[in-house]
Amino acid sequence: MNIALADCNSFFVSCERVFRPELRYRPVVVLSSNDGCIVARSKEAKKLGIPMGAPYFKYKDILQKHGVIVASSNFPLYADLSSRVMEVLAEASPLIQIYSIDEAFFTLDRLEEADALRKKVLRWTGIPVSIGIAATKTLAKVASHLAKEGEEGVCKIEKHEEEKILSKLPVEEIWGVGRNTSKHLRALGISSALDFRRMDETLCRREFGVMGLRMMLELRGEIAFPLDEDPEPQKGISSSRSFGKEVTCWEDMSEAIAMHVAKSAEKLREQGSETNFLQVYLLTNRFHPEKAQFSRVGSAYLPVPTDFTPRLIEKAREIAKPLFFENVPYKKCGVFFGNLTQKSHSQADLFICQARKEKEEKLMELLDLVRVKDKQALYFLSEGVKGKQDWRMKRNHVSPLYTTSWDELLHIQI
DNA sequence: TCTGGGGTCCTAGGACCC
DNA sequence: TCTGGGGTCCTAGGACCC
Repeated sequence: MNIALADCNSFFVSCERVFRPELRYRPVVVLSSNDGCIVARSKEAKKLGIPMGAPYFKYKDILQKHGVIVASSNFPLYADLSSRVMEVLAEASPLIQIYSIDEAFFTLDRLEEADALRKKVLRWTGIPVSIGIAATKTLAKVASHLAKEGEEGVCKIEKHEEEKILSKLPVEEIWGVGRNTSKHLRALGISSALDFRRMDETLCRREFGVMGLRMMLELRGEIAFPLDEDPEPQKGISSSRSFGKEVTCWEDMSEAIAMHVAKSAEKLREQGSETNFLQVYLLTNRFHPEKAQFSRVGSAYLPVPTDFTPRLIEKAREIAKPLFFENVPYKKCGVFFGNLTQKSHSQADLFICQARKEKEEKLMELLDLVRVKDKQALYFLSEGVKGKQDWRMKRNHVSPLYTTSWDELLHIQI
């Protein structure tokens, strides 16, 4: 059985295009939070030479000159469309691993099936995907890249074609080879994926560790990264964000921290985990090294693991308070929950009243339930009043929440 | 003026144990 | 001359991914 990789084409851009068809065939970019960096580019925008991850302000003029359409990122919309795409893919294969917001590995053999699936995803969700099929995940990645380059949108690498295709692939483009590894490989005279595939095993292990060895085996068509159908729950959960404008007073900082805690705690409950380790950090703008830099981290353990937001907010503020200095221009803050444990195996605590615990649980259940329908409807006052938090991120080109908010449904005029 | 955010896995070295 | 040996656990940092 072969492994297939379905990869959405310019995913965030494609999501914007679903509801704004006038953006098709035009250069479009999507920005990261705070309109900071360019994180997605349409084919047309790539052709203009706009690099991935570039700071927006440096390219503003070029984008304007070429009439590139700019969109702020709208994550709730992308997450919703992603789950719709994954649903369609899951129907096609009994074994599927959702790898990221826009990619999934699954088992599939025939090119015709891949083509039918690609068309189905496009018809049902409006999102174009490319599908690559090969013997391993690493080779399927290569195949999906070829699929994107070609017109068909699908590609299968047969056993006998592997060497020929890999000979044309620079090592930089192998999945798992980054800046450092590629430099290291080239220093050893290994410049193509085929060279890597033919590398001596002992040398490979010595120079690049077990990860290097696995990559090499995968290039040879031997599975070293198996399909992992239901991955373990996350080991840590974090939430952080740059501020829309600098924060200098404790009230604003405290609101932002509470917001990050509430967000992370929601994720925590979603995967059925609890935490007993909290970390909070505050930083100034690292891009202005000439100005005074502040960067402080604080952490604390809780006596008993919990997923109860109010307790976590209280603790996080306790950690943050001594780290904070008035009138320092903070740019960013964040929280991290570690030591996650599954709630189902949690230890009973002698010192917590069971009745109270049940009440707390009911409260969080209700909160989460309401927020599934409307994120604005219920939140903690310590996060600040919505609409009055001027530390909130900047999003000057944001599209409506077409699929996740009743107030922002698409209007059609007849 | 303006520079993202959230993850994973591996490794080396230190602390500690017997 | 010659300064145990083997194991575990934890942590920080590196590298990479999307």
